[in-house]
Amino acid sequence: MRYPAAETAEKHQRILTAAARLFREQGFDGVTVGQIMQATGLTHGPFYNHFASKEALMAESTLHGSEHSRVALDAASASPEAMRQYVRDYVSTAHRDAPGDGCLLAALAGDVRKQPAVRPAFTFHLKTIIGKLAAHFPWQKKRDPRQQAIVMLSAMVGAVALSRAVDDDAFSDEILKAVNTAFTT
Amino acid sequence: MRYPAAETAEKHQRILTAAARLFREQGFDGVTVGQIMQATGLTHGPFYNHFASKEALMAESTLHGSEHSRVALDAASASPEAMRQYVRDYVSTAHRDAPGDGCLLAALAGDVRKQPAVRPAFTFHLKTIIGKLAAHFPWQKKRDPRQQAIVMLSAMVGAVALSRAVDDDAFSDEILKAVNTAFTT
DNA sequence: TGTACATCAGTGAACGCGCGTTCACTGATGTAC
DNA sequence: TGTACATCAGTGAACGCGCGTTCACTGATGTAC
Repeated sequence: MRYPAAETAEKHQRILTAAARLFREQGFDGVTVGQIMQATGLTHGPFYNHFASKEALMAESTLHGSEHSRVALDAASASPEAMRQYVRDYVSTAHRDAPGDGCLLAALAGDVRKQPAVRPAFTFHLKTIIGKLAAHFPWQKKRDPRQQAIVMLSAMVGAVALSRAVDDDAFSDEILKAVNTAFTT
Repeated sequence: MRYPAAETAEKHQRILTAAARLFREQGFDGVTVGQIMQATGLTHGPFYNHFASKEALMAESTLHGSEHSRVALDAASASPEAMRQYVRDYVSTAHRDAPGDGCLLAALAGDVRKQPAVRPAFTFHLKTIIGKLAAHFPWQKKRDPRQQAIVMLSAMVGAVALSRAVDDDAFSDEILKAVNTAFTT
């Protein structure tokens, strides 16, 4: 049956939000179209009324999911202490344990290599985050801020990815704490 | 038909080697049992004469594939300059462009989170690498070597993973170069 | 040493199964008059 | 304003397809005597 236009647009957003979460939790290949549609309360059929393919959804949800991260970083740009807190929150056990609500760089870097359709959105997001970190993080020395931002973000992404892969809670905590101490004290 | 025992053992190794390479290139879910067996020159049927399941192969090939890395790092432990060269080679474009021959930490960290069977082997390998780096890398200051090793390895793993995900060659090179400069000059 | 038989890795067709995707149908909404 | 019709998102069964895994069969090798 036909539905009001506003309702359709809202469902489109609901699909995007559910997909962004599920993809970060379980990876692109670990989530089925059916699971995504179930998370929005619909059957899997009408998915193709909203998106051309699963691949198209992957690309669009990566753009959609990255907006929140950029907004959060903009908010933190107001003060040096807020920037340090941003980094602390990033390499935290809370972030490690909630990939669905977390950064897509750490959650999906490995998957993106195998998904050409997602690479442009991922690249754009990574460039933006590095630019904001370089501009607003309170760097201590006189070295190139952009280079320092790349090194710090690489360490943050690597630490979260490794801490999630590891089988030993104390070791996982140690990885996060090491990177936290190195950049925020 | 029956085959000599030596030949059987050799085929077991060939499967492990082919699997270790393919898994790093395309991820655990991106490789089929058929592809692995084809890479060893056999049909897919006899796979189950060698391994209980694909999951069992994933775990065993992770152990198998990590041995080379540890040997390489032990060789580099002989001199400070060799350790720096180890890091340079890690964050190189050559390593980025050949994941099948490269470090499993950077290639499979994201996949391991979703593969419980592989996590013990991955964790053991990561602990070993960090221990060797902490012990033999020429750290400059008096800070905790183990903490510095974790930070450096996180940055190395993160940089290689991000450089592989990105859609822009110059940007990809820049990521590797930033981490290289930070730790080896 | 020679012979008969048991072994077991390799073969390749076949199996369930779950995936992404398609499609004929439904029926409340929006629109034309 | 009221009525008749066209629209189109949702439904849910169905489709190919490729995956991991199984299995009856083959036949050169190893072993018993």
